[in-house]
Amino acid sequence: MDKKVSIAVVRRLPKYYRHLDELSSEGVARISSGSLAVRMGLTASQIRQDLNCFGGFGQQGYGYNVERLRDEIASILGLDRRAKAIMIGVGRIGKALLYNFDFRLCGFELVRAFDVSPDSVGRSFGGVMTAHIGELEEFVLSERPQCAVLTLPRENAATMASRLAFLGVKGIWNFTNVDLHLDGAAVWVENVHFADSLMTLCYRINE
Amino acid sequence: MDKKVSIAVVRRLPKYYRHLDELSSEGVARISSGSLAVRMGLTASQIRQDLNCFGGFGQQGYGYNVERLRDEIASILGLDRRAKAIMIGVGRIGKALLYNFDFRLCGFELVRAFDVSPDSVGRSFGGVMTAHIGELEEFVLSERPQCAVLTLPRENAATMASRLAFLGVKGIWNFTNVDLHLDGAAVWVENVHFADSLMTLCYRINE
DNA sequence: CGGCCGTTGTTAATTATTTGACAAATCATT
DNA sequence: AATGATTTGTCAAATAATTAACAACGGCCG
Repeated sequence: MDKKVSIAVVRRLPKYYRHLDELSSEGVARISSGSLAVRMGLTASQIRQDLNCFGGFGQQGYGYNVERLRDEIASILGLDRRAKAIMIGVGRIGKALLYNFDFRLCGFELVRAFDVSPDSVGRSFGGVMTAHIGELEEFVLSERPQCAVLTLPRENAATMASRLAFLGVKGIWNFTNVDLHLDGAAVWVENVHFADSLMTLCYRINE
Repeated sequence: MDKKVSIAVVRRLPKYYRHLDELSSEGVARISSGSLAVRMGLTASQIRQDLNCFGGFGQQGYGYNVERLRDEIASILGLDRRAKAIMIGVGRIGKALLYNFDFRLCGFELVRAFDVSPDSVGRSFGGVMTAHIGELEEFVLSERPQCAVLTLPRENAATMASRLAFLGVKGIWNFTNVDLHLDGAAVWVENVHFADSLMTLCYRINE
């Protein structure tokens, strides 16, 4: 096991997890790479190769045990680690996430949100308390969240990102339509660029 | 011009557009592939090759004209076409998009939203009127929107997607955490999988 | 308990994508 | 107008990712 894991494989892992979890709910106990491929719209070959990066989870002549494989992938992704996360910016998108999105299912515990507006500060949304952004440093240094969700106005994104990187945050989930450059800092930025996504769709439609 | 355009290139186009638009706002009139590469975190070679799929927009010894190139890319993406779009499901995420997201900048006009809840039906959010889902067929057949934004509960996503495909919608912007299979139908699905994105970040943090 | 069938893990071939290199074109300067 | 400094477009090389092929293994049935 432990061959070189490419970015392409990592980006597929959540999809495997999702489908395996569904299969498990459907009561399916085992599955072959072939059937899974049909279901997921991939090739059997790719699935076998992907999974084999992490070790031989299958059995010849039998296939893969659905629950076992799901749990293995959860463990590879680190979903069981319950890392702490904070949110910066409690606007409409931030609130939509707080109310509708289950951070726990993705391996995180959202422990606090930060904002400047008196409308939000001191209030709780979806069970997460909002503090004033001035308390950020103290909170991060004592609680050591590993991840920050960036849902603030784009003009403040770059500054906030450096501030977070300086404080030792390891990952930024960026909802701002800005490319964050944090050269040197050991921070992974995962972008959710709505506009880029919709523009891509625009291209396909007009193609 | 008109070489084979790979998916990888298409996914980068919005990013080019974004950076060029920023440069334009900053008053930069021309840029070389080298400078743009530094700014965007790509290689100069890649930029030249990407752009050359669509034609020679640059000039040797000079570089690229920022506004011209931005407009060319907008045109390639089809941002100037103002295709009609509808939204299915006006929950918190739907509303967050209606209020905060500029569909026009991405080439679409969001002409109507649909929902079942009496709390939303008949009301307008961010300037978009919400109708009852029962009026979907009639509306689509008369207005012919090319794109649908799927922001409804995941259990209804698959059925709604087929319904939309049957009605002739060309693209689906899917916010549901479900993989839509519309085999045969000429529909392009662009997914915004929040959970997949965050799980990827989880992997990187725990790596 | 032996042979066939299904299915994996793995290696090799293919295809896709990125990077490197450089001739040809243009600009800037004198 | 000639020279040197830039910078593109493009072709070739290198790298990455996907697909195909198959030997080896284990389940299943008679």
